[in-house]
Amino acid sequence: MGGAESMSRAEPMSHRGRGRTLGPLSREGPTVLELRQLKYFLAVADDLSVAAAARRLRMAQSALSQAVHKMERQLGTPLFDRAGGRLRLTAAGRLLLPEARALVDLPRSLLTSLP
Amino acid sequence: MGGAESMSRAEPMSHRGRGRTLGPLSREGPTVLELRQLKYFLAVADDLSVAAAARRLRMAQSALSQAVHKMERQLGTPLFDRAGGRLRLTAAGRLLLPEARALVDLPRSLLTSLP
DNA sequence: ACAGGTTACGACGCACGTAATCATT
DNA sequence: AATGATTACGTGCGTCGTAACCTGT
Repeated sequence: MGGAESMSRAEPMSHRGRGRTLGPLSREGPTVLELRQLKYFLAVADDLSVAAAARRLRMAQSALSQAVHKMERQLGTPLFDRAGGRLRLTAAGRLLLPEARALVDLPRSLLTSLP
Repeated sequence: MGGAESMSRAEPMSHRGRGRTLGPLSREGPTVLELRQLKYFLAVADDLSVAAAARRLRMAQSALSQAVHKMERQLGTPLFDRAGGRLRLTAAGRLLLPEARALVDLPRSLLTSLP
């Protein structure tokens, strides 16, 4: 009984407004990368090709392209240089690469160490 | 993407449904933890209270409760012992704690090191 | 009785697939 | 023209909020 009332209504959230629009603008703290995005970035950076990476990931290349673009928007920095129909890592991309690898591999080893 | 405005509204990030209507293959590895889940786990583990953590996270306690339960399902191991109306970390939970902290803090430092 | 955790249910919106278009060789 | 990146559009599924329920002190 008491539970329903005490939870009341939440407002300004730090992330996406899900169920109902809680606040007018959710502008708040820093947006944080998700592991899935980092995996996509790694796959594309590894092949320097969205198409090849999409095949490896078993997903449409449009979806992968969108994901990479979104990630760049979130970071506020391009990770790839698309000049000349070829993909090349930017300075920011090269900086992100080793960190992303470490970040992506951690949960895997973590899961295997659990019973 | 979801309409014309979805692209322009940048901010949230996360995972959700993958409208996978791909072929019968689509073999994916084991379900992997997302950073959002780890943040929730850390908040609950820190307060040893779903209600308090939910207030801090500005979200409903039911949503947080669901998220933690789902995470435990994914790991195949309970992270909290709910006996006696109190929350206590299980052995697996204690094992996960330091790793989760490292994992969650890494992207933050990564972002600040970018131009 | 109350505080807090869980279950039930509906809604909102992202991640993704398909299709069409643009760009480079 | 072909290969590949991007844009446009529709949508299934997951996440979260509200409400109701359950449990321990």
